Amino acid sequence: MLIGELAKQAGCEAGTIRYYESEGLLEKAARSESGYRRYTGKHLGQLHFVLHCRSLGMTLSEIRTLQNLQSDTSTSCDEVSALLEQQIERIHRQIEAMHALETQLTALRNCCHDNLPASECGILKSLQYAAEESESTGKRKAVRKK
Amino acid sequence: MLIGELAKQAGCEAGTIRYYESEGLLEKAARSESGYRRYTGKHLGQLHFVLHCRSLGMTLSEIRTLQNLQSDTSTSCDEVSALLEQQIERIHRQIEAMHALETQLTALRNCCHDNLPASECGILKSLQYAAEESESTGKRKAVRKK
DNA sequence: TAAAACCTTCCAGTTGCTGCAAGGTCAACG
DNA sequence: CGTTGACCTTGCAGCAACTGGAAGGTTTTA
Repeated sequence: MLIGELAKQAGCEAGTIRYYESEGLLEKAARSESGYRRYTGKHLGQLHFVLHCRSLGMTLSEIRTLQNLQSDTSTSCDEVSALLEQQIERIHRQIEAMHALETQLTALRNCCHDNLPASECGILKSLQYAAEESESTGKRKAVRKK
Repeated sequence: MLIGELAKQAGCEAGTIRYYESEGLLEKAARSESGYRRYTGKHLGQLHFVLHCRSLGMTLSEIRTLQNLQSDTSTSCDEVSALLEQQIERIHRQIEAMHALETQLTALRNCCHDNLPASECGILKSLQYAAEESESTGKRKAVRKK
């Protein structure tokens, strides 16, 4: 199977496959006489694994770690689990941050009631106000020289 | 005020300030005889505005757009509002995606019950399984050559 | 006077690809 | 046999939003 076919079956781009190979996430493919990469079902499996992990938000380096854990017979399940726990925590923090963000943005949007000129827009005024607020209150702790 | 002082007061790095200036998000600072940037309270205000927008998840190009809307007297509040609406929707979609992700990851973590060797780890098995699943079912639609 | 602590510019690196250019290969059509 | 078109190859540039480093100039402090 050539790279284009593998890409089609896995649902990614050929460039992505070359990139994963260059990053050591996929075994190097055998080459035809003319230098074309030749793939087998095994590669498809590996590629799916990587793509699946990516879709779960793991970074390439985390996937590499997983692969290493997988092939190293001396590592235990706990290490895999710990890796996952990190992900979950990270995601959780992100979700919380985004909720807060959504709340702020929604509040901001509600500052705009009428179709006023932008110079009078409540949203921009609020953004400006918030900026000035933190300017005058936020950073007192900043070291004041002299 | 020199760049280091401004950075301290705003709570960012001097490099970030130079970067914002190069990107046109901050007015160019006056220079001392020796070429040092000199800042005033006005710059601090601008910088806070940018940092505040960044903390709300806006991209630099969105912030630029906001600044342009702000200074263009002919634009109306609605445009500002529409920009914000986009953000809110984007954030909303992201939150939903991350919730789904969290659920998946948590389910995955629960695959690991005992401290088995990694080769027997339920998590890795599940990841592998999911990959094989999509391999055998997912992409039938892919054009099958010959 | 010399070291420390600033500042300057420019460039490389980060992450995970995507797209392009320039060129080689292969199958089919006329 | 030639040539078109669809593949493939490598290598490099670009995206976003910075961060860090090198190499050098300036200012302050001991």
